[in-house]
Amino acid sequence: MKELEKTYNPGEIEERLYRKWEEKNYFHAEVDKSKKPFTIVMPPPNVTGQLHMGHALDNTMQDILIRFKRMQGYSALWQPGTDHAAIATEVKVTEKLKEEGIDKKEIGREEFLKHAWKWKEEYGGRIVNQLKKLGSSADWSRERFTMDEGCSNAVKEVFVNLYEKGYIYRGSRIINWCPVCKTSISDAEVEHVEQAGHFWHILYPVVGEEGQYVEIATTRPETLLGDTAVAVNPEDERYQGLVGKMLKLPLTDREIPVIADPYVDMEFGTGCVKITPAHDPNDFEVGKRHHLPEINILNDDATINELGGKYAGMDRYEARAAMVAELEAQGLLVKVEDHSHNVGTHDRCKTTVEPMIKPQWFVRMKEMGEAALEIIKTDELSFVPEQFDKTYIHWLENIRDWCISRQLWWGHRIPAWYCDDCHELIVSREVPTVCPKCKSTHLTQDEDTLDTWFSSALWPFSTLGWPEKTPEMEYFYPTDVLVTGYDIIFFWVVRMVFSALEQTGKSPFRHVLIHGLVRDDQGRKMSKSLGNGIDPLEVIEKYGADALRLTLITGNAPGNDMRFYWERVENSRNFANKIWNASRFIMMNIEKADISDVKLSDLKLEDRWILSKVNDLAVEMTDNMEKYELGIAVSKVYDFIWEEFCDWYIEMVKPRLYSDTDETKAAALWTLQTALIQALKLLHPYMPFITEEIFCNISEEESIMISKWPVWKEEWSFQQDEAAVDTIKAAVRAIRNLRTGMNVAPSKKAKVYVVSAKPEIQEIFCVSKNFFATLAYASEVEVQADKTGIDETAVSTLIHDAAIYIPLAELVDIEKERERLKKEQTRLEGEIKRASGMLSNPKFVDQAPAAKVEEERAKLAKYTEMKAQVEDRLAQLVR
RNA sequence: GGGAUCUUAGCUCAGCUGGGAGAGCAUCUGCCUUACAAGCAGAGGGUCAUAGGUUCGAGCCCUAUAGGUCCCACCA
Repeated sequence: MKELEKTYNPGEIEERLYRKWEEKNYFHAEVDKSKKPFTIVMPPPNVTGQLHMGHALDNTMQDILIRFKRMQGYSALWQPGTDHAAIATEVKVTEKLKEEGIDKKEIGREEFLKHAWKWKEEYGGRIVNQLKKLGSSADWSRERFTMDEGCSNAVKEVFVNLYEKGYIYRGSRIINWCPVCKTSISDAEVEHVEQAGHFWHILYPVVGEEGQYVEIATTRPETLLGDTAVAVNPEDERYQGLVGKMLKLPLTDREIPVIADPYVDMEFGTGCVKITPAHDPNDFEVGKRHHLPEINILNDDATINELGGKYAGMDRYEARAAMVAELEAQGLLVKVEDHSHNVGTHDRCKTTVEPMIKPQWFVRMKEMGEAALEIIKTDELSFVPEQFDKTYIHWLENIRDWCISRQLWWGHRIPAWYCDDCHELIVSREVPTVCPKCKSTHLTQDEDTLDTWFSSALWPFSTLGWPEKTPEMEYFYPTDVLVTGYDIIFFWVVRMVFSALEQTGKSPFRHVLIHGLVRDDQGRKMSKSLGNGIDPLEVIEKYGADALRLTLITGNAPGNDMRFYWERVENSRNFANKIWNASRFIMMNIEKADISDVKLSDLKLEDRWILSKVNDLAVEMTDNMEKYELGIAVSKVYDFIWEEFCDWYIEMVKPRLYSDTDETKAAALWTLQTALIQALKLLHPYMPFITEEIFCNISEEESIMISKWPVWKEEWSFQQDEAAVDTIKAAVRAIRNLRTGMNVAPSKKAKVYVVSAKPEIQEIFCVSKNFFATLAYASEVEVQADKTGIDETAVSTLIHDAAIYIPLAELVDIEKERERLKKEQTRLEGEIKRASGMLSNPKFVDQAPAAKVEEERAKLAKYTEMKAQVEDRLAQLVR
């Protein structure tokens, strides 16, 4: 066994071990009927993206679960891949071309796509390599891309299925238009941002009634050019006579009617609303009800089009200013009020979106939405934590049809063709050659591509080979858990659920484990513009992937945001170093004895104790991890390793290792090694690298990641010994406290007397004498039934069932000793009062669980006994 | 306007089905004890936002209030 370096240096080790795992093919999951499947599908990062803290958290959680299940013996598939990220990538490629002096429009669709694919080839591997640095044990041999052949086939299949079922339709409806990206976007991509604006009150003259006006108020006066009516509430008595009359639309030569519609809120503003069906979703609905003309006044870049008269060609805001000035000149502007309102912006580029009427493709959501609502009521699908059920339900209950067409080139082109001759629409999986209606061969494919989320909605099954009936689909689907952030429940989770239900008849995953955002140390969102983002790769570089992983998992509850502190990474690094050194210690000593035939019967009290502890730990952690309580689970193994194993067990065992004659040395070494290996296995999903490195140094096995997850063993359970060591620990703590309180230098050793009338307690101390030297600065330990031979000036302290005396004659201060005892007496009296208070309450005794009552009785007895001893000692001091 | 969530030690946060308040960092006091000073041993520090209620018993359940955060929403 080789000697380890003094501190843990992750860099070289991580690289070497990851290479080993890949070479050994450990990440690969096969269809294996002899095992149970466990599947996680990785949320595909943008193919040209870069790893950020959100990815690091998300993938760490998945890796923990997949490593855990793999060790438990499942055929654990972590299905990875990347997303083409339509808009994001198209924008990046367009910008890059622009830098090279190339205009997207000039080179055309085909040429542009060549550049885009080249870009994808160039940067596509980057994020995958970054995920590998994190230690991700995904099955890279199965890596997929949303635009690869299989996924593209799935997209076509679903599109055609939905079209044939009538769930996909093409229609001219009002959609959100981004004038910068020049594409339609879905409702989910519109972010409402509060902005300071104005309310312009404008007069519309009544036709034929000189001096009569209707006053309307608007936040977007430029849309006046597209007005085709003014609406009032039918109940509104103020305007009863007005309905049906015509108004002169200012700045134009058009006349528009006054109509009555219940949409109008009488209480708000003037009670009169200008109706612009082509540029407002509500007005669009009103327009439909009243068969109003729809006048689109905007070009795709949000300049005013030819219908805008003299404002044609102006930008929307330019036109607004010009029109307001003109209205004021004409005396039609009544007033301008400040008004703060929510403005719809495109979540990617933050541009204010313009509602516009355009022919687009839509997915009808009613039926599929209802199915998705039904499934959440069953246990086929549930969120962790549960509260996100409500988010999901609320969104689905208010869902509107999904606009899926995008005026982009990078993406899945819509499988629809139009006959150039008879305009017949053909939707088909294959490229059609002839129009079924007029037999023309002049067919043109629809120019649009699909929303990027249309293909990611199919990810859980398209990656497994669907629509083919693959063995993978049969075996690994539906998947077990989806791990993702709450920020994409609407975009992605919901859409995967209804797509999967419709296409496969099953929920795509059993659980959705939701995590929050990783924020900076001030609680702000990490963002490029703020420059406050912390690069996970930098953290890995400085402290190692294990330290980053532990930091991200520790101390945060599912669904909650967390703050990132370097100090916390340091703490994680320190923990890694702690394990490293504990292992180093064991390896330095392991040669001292032959441990090959140590039997359980050879073990001493403390050996049985730590073995029993690690046995319990396996049960608890497994339980926590099954419930996705990763933070709780890892804190348990953290505490076990640092406190129980390092601070107590190793220290207890040192005298045995250092002695030349101790015959129990082998037992101690065997236990050290065995308990460490168990703990390493339990820790492995969280800190894969360091656990593997140590494991390979102290175990004969090939790799910890394919070793067996610890399970509870009857023969390792020593509950009585656990209690016994608790007594020892209490005694040691009491002695340390006593000495610290008296400022005794650690270098000053002293004899320790343990006095207990109980033989079983005496026994515990008798077998534990040896480690009081290292733990409690004892020069010698004497265990006896009474105080015979103990100097009255010895200082004393009490634990349950025993009194401890230390002769420190020259240091004893009787007055201080008495004070200390009095304090202890008061404390015990308080405890007794509390316990007896509870027990004297008949309702408690009657109604509380019997075990709880028994517990309190035992406490009462214990404290009463301790109090008697304290008083005894006090009386002794008075003499 | 609707909904969710949070308020626990100086800071950042845990706290599972209600049964004697925890961690990390920070602070203070001792220790360079031959695995580890990236360490060891100890200490201080909390009326668990406020007010009611349910219960033998509430940080945890219910109601209200205050403050913070987030999401959704077509008041022009």
